[in-house]
Amino acid sequence: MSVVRSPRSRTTSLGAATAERIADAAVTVVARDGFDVLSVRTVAREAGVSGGTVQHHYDTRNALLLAAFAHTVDAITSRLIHSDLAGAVQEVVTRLCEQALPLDDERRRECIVWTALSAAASTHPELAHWQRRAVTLFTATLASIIRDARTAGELPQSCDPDVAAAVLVAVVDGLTLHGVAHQDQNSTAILWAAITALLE
Amino acid sequence: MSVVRSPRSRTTSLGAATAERIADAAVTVVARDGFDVLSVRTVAREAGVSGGTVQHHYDTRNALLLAAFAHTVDAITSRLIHSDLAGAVQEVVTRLCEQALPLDDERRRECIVWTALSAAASTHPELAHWQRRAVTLFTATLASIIRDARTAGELPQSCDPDVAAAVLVAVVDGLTLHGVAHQDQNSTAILWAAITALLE
DNA sequence: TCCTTTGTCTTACGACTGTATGGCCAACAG
DNA sequence: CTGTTGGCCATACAGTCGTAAGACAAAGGA
Repeated sequence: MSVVRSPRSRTTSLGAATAERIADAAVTVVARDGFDVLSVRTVAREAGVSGGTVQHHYDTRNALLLAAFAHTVDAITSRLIHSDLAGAVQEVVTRLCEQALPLDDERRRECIVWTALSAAASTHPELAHWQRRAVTLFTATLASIIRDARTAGELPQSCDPDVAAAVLVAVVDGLTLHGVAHQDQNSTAILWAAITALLE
Repeated sequence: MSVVRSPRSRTTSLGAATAERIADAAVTVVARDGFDVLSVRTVAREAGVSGGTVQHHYDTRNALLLAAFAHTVDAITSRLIHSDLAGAVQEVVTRLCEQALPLDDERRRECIVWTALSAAASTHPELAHWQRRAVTLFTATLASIIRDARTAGELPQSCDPDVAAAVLVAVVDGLTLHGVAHQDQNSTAILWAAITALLE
């Protein structure tokens, strides 16, 4: 984040920092101006570097796109990982799902990139791979939590963890798709209704 | 749909047919090649007309985008309207939701455009308006069906039609977002699970 | 009949695109 | 010390972009 850089730092670490700054700038451009505005030059301007530098770190525009996507998925994933897992299963699942919803500016930024590139994945197979990974990981995490709660007797045996998790991920992505376009949605209420209905 | 045109037909109707053909070509381009490939020239080539003709019917690229979106929303909406409303409420709702899922090539085509432009709506407010309309209409339709079933005693009073409808629309859009990227999803099973859980 | 409208096409222009190439400077290896 | 490498930048090129402008044909109304 910080622009201050020690003059003593190694060249390689400087390069890595710049690469990350460029990826972050790519995310900013997509989130603020839209998917179709992303170009080598717009990202370079946003990052405060020359076009050549962007080229140096990401060979092609496509590589830049992938970096923006990976950067976003990383951010969401790391927030999921650091979530609080204490309390009733409904509350834990709610907290987890809310990490992926556009409920504040930062999450909104990430969600815009997520939806833009998920949509683009339908015609760009190399993006589809990353999207699938992220969805699978999220689903597996939720399923595992639900399964644990069921074996602990907190949920009835009739509740299928895999199916419930899949439905919840769909709900979250659907709410995200709506939420990025209009901010005034009451996503949390709908999410809670889905969770209570599924985890009877 | 038909390319055959009577030489006696009025000029205006000819123009309207061409305009629709261009909008259809725009949908094809977005669905096949991606959102970022759409341009006046690519659509013109796809429609088999000159760039000037596209310009004549749709002043700007943005107007073309909007037409593609409206065309798609119309197609989905008309399929929803002509859905079979007979049978148990769970089955009716399932049939309705499946009309909006990418379960065959035609629906897949529409869903790609729907997701691409829903995602774009987050940074293009004029698209957001259309997206909101479509979502609202779908939600209201489902809610109305659920409400009718409840007053008919087919569903318990504890079931809130508006909330259930909102959750279902979110599920459908979430499954759509996943389905356009990977075809091998078992969307129908997940949809059915959500419906049975919500309409206990 | 002439004039206006409408649909279609061609051409043109400036801006922007992705990317290849090469130069400059600092840091490191020998 | 010299040679090499890596980060960064400037430039160049061929192509595409959105859009404006004008030409031509057909048709309708006066």
